[in-house]
Order: sequence, then C-alpha cells, then structure tokens
Amino acid sequence: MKLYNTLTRQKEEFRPIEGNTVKIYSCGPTVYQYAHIGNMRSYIFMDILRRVLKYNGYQLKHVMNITDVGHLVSDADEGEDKMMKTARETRKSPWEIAEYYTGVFMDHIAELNIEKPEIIPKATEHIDEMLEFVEALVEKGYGYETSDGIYFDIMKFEGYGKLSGLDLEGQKAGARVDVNKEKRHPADFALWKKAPKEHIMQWPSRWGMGYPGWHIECSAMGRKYLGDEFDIHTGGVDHIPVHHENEIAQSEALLGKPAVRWWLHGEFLLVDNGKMSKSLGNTYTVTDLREKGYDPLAFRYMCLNANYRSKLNFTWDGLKAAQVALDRLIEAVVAHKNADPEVKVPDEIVQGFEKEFLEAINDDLNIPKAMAVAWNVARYGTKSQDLYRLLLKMDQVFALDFSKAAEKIKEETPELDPEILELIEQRQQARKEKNWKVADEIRDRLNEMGILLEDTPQGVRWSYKK
RNA sequence: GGCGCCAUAGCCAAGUGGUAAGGCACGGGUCUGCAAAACCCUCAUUCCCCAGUUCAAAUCUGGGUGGCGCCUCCA
Repeated sequence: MKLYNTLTRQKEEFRPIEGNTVKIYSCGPTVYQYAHIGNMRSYIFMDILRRVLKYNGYQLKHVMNITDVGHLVSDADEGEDKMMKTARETRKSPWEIAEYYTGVFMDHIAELNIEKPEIIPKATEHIDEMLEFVEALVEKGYGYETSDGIYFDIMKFEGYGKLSGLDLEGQKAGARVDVNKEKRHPADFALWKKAPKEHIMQWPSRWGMGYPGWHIECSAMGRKYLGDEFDIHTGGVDHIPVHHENEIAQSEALLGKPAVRWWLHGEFLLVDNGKMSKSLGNTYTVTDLREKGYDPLAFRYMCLNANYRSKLNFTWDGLKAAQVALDRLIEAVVAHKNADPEVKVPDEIVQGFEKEFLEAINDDLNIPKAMAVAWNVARYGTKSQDLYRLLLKMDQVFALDFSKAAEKIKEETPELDPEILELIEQRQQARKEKNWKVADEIRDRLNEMGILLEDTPQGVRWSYKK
C-alpha cells in the first residue's frame, strides 16, 4: 500500500520497519475542553489508517497520548496554562477536569466508531520519562538553561525545518516579536519550564519545580512504548510547522537518527468555508450533532467521502446529505442481506469489486473512491448474499455499522405515546372508509407534531422528523 | 512578509497523460386514494482563465485570477 509522507511530499510504498507489526503514534487530545468535530475528523483519519492497515493483515501497536498537563495559552511559552485557566474558571482541580474531558472524548470517539489505540498514555504519568529525555538532550549539548526553563537550541540541530520547509531566516525577518530575550533563536522552544509557585501542576526536577514543555511528551512517550524507531506518526496539518518539527528535532538530536519513517497529516475541517473558532460559535461537538437529530455516523460518512488530505467544508446541509446517503446505503445493504440465498453473483464480479476496493484503500487511503465501489456493489442489479458478505468486509474499513444498522431496521417498532397512537388509529379507520379528507388532515396534524407517517404494504410506519 | 494547499455539474467529491467515479439536490417514471419512503432512469462533449509541450492534457510546463490554511493554542 501507498501512503503520502509529509516528509518527502510524495506517496511512498509502505513497509513496516519490523515484521508484520506497524508501530504508530498519534497526537491525542488535550483534555481541558470538549473536542470538536474538527478534532474528530483527525481521529476518524487515524481510525481509517488503522483499519486499512488491519485489512492488509498487519498487527498494530498504536499509541495515542492524552495531554492532561496544561500547555500554555500562547506560544513563546508565555501566558497562562490552559489547564490552569479552566481550573480557575470551573473551580475544579486539573485532575478532575482532565478526567471529565477524557471521559467525554472516549464516549465521542466510540460513537463515531473510532477504535481505541492499543496504548493510551497520560502525560502526567510520564513525567520521569520526559525529564530523562530532557536531561539527555542537555547532556548532549542541545539544551540550555534560562531563568524560566530549559530550551532546545535549534541552531545545533541541522535538519530543523525539514518537515515544513521552514525558512528560518524568513521567520526571523517576519513580524513575529521575540518576547523572550534569553532565547538564542526565536524558534527555540521549551523542553522544561520552571514553575512559578502558583502553578498548580508541577514536578521536581534537577532545575527545581517545573513542568514539561509542550512537545516533549510525544517524543518521550513514543519512545517508551514504540522504541527508538517507529513507522508512522499522525496528527493534524497544523502540527507540521511547530509541534512535529520540534518533535523531530528533539528525538533526532537524542538518537542521532530519525525516529519516525512516515509522517501523515490530516487536513482541516472548515465550517461554512472558514476556520472553526470559538468566537464564531462553530466549534460543534458530537453532542451537538446528536441533539440536532443526526447520527454521529452520518458525520463519519461525511468525512469518509473526502480525502483526508483535502480540506472538508462542514455545513448542516452537507451533513443532511450525508445522513440521507448513509440511510439509503444501509437500505441497499439490507436488500442484499435479505436476498434469496440461492441467488449467486459470479465470482469474477465479486472479486472485481473487491479488487477495486482494495486498490482504492491502498492508494493513500482513497476512501471516497472505495465508497464509490461500495455504492456500486450496493446498487448492483442482482441482490445476493454474496454481495452482502462483501459489503460487510468493506465495512471493516468504513465502520458504518452495516450489519448493526441492518438489524435495527428490521426491528424498528418504536414506542409512541397513546395520544399519537390514537390519532394513527383514527386515520387508519378513516382510510378504511375512504374518507381521504380526514385521513390527510390527521397526517398533516401529526406532521406538524413532528411525526412522519408512511403507508407501506406492511402497514403504517412512523418516524420522527429530522 | 514567510510557508503550504486548493480550484471538476446547483452542492459535496474521485480521477494526475488516453478520452469525466460516487453521493446529495433537480427532473421523469414505478408504487400510492393522494402522499411519503424506497426503487429505476435522466443529469458535465467538459474540468477557473490564457499560452505552451504532446498523436493525445481536467491531468505536464509557464503566466494569470480566485479561495483557503498555517506562521499565536489549535486536529
């Protein structure tokens, strides 16, 4: 299979470094607020990567960190700690906050059918590893101490900027103001920060009480669980210039060789063609989707319909279209599921579809193309359980609950309150008497109440309007 | 100012040298008392503009135009 490596800016044939196991590190959530659907898109991308690798027969050893130690509000390592800010505002301890938001995050990724990575370490439980990492860097001459912390000296590291194509001179000449005069280069970054007394989260170190810089956790935990060299590192495109550049600098400076083979980055989700931001009030969460009547999997479907390396524009209309499409796809899957077991589809047809599907997912996770194949299977003229099995196989990658949803449709006889049941009964009576006027009036009335009626050959079916 | 991405039907979106996937919406049809839902059919001679390379370009090259992201915490 081929994957696009940000480091080389091209698709490369993927082979694990060692045997059949793929070692992956994914930048995980900072748990001091709700993760929004933009964050979720990244984890859906991470999940698709996992599933495609597994489909290809690989074993996974996958680490995703939980950042439960506060990063700072601004760069240049200044300003208030984010975790502290939330703590102050909610009068809770950082630990309580982290636990709460971690729980919500786990619920949300579960609703999106995002598989949990095998190893999910918390930053606060790996302070020792981070300190060891920092100490080793200082001993090697890559770190230096200032009055407020230990910084990484990027000029000592030759490859700095290779991931993002950063022009350090250009950066220097830019509008950016260097607020920290003790730093040797404006882009030098903190490995360890000395903590002021009021800082809630702090740990002892050889430089006194302090807390880790915001890049070190990924390097330290990745190394602990995956070793000095691992296959894939994922994250959002926003991490390319600073976070991942710094990770590369730290790890490579320490090891004397690259720690990561493939850098994979997921593009942003835009909302109404612009950036998501709290000030615009468009940082929707999975909870928001559900409250508006959408299946979180409709959002997953929406994400699957676009390449992970392209920006995707989120709109409510777009989500609605995705929900309709997903519902119909499931209906089509059910038609195959209920097909006569005697009906066969020629092997070469089934295998042809399967091959097309595999080629798509193995071409840098071309899921939109794979979905097109699934649609062609779903709408194939002959309904057959051969194709149902194929669709279930494809769903190992899509994870759109083909099988579960098919069950659900079968058993759909929800509860209704008696008043509405009575109205439906009255309408049935009117229909029997061919009193269409009354029947239609009742249907309209129910419609206004948000109940949709459908007369099917099997009887009346109702549902809540979306 | 620096770095990077993108531009394909009303909308979302594949395709990166060989003659335009898929989905949503629209229109037509089947079904229905009428609807709804579902299903079937239809829907880009053309890929932002201009020039070039080529037997052949949406795909490559050069130049425009437009949009977006990052450079400040961000997925």
